[in-house]
Amino acid sequence: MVILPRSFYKRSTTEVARELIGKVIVRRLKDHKLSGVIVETEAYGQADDPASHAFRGMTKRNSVMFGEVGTAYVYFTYGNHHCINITARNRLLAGAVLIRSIAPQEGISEMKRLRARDDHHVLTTGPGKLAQAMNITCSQNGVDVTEPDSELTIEDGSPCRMVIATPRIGISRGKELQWRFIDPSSEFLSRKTRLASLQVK
DNA sequence: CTCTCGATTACCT
DNA sequence: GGTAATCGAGAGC
Repeated sequence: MVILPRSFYKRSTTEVARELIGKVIVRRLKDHKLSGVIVETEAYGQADDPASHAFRGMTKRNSVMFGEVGTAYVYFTYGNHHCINITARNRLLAGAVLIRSIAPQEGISEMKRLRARDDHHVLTTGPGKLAQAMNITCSQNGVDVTEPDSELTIEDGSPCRMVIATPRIGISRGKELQWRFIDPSSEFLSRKTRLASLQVK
């Protein structure tokens, strides 16, 4: 497979979030290779986006969002969970795309062990779940996902037939923005989605 | 320094 | 459908 080049991430976060649907996230561990097809993402901006960690400027936690694009931004939340983003932007100072759900591909038995769950469908269907299934923690914050030898990369996949935009999940501000992107045919979305209410693009 | 609350999940009714 | 768990970031004093 081909690793997506840095130029892929030099666009608006909404474009990158849409384009990441159907791409493959690959995690290389000492004894295992884990991978999955991205089926759900969310775009986060900066001054244009009150839901973004970067909205109020740079802090210790979000500094990666202000650095080179194509970098993993991992943060810890709700006292239990890690979430992984890939930094992206064009005109703004900061930006990132949250990977919300993947369809597991390689290393499923190891993912089951890491998650302590046997059910295929609950392994990676949520940002906290997929981070746990791929053993992603703050140790991966700042990792370059465009480097072939990286412990974490994003690779090309088969083109997705359809991508739909919806409101983002779990936020209190910026709810009106349709910055969540899904492959509506996937069985591995973090939530059941009512297609009738969606904006198709 | 203290306090609030979160880009969530799992388990309950 | 509702909510407890859990703890660090960051905002406010």
